[in-house]
Amino acid sequence: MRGMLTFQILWELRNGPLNGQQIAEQIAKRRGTKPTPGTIYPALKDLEDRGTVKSAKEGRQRVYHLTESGEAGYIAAARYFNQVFGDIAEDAKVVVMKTGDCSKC
Amino acid sequence: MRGMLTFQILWELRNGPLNGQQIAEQIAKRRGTKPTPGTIYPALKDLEDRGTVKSAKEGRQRVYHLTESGEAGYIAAARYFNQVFGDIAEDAKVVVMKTGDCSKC
DNA sequence: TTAAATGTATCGGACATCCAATATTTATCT
DNA sequence: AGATAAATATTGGATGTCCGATACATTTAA
Repeated sequence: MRGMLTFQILWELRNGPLNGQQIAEQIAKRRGTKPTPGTIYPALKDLEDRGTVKSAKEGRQRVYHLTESGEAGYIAAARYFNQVFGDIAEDAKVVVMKTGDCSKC
Repeated sequence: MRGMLTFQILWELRNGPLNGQQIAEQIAKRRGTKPTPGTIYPALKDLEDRGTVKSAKEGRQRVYHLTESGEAGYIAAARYFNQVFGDIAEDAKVVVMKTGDCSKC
């Protein structure tokens, strides 16, 4: 895995193409803050250079989608994420449960 | 959250004090590779500068433990982690389930 | 057809992560 | 005591993340 932002972008793209703004907005929903253009576009460019995503211009937008190698990359990244953070994620869920914000209790 | 390594260190310390080597070994179990001294000690120093952990020398070892503010910091970080990566972690688990390594199926 | 809005793109700089290499301190073994 | 090993610590450098500022392109509105 290159980094967490990159992984999040792959995750957002796994269910279909999105343009840069849409990706930034999806990530904003989770992080609370929206990645700025200086963050999101270099990351997308890097992913495209690596062949993980491809893009096509549509009017003033540029729409990104996972390539086949990008799909495989997401699978590998997800497996690694689970290995490193699986238990931590479980514990984090418990912490949230015990400290409020119990929308799922 | 400062960063993922930092968060992992807090997580390793939540169940009691550890020295630098022990922390590095615990992290190695998850990542597959052991953080080198040049990675782990600066991170610990930074955490101590921020008051998140405290340490005491015991012979040739230095044992680190979470401070009260460190405990609170872990709670906050865990909540944030869950907010940002909760769904991704769920999905990563499913991916692992579907692609082998089914020790828990 | 200008003007404004939307989306994309790049640049510079700050900080975090991370390793390789090297040095220092302290304990242990002979 | 002297050698060895274990743990800690620092330095230098590479890369990744991220923002603020600025600029460019395209579409829409006036």
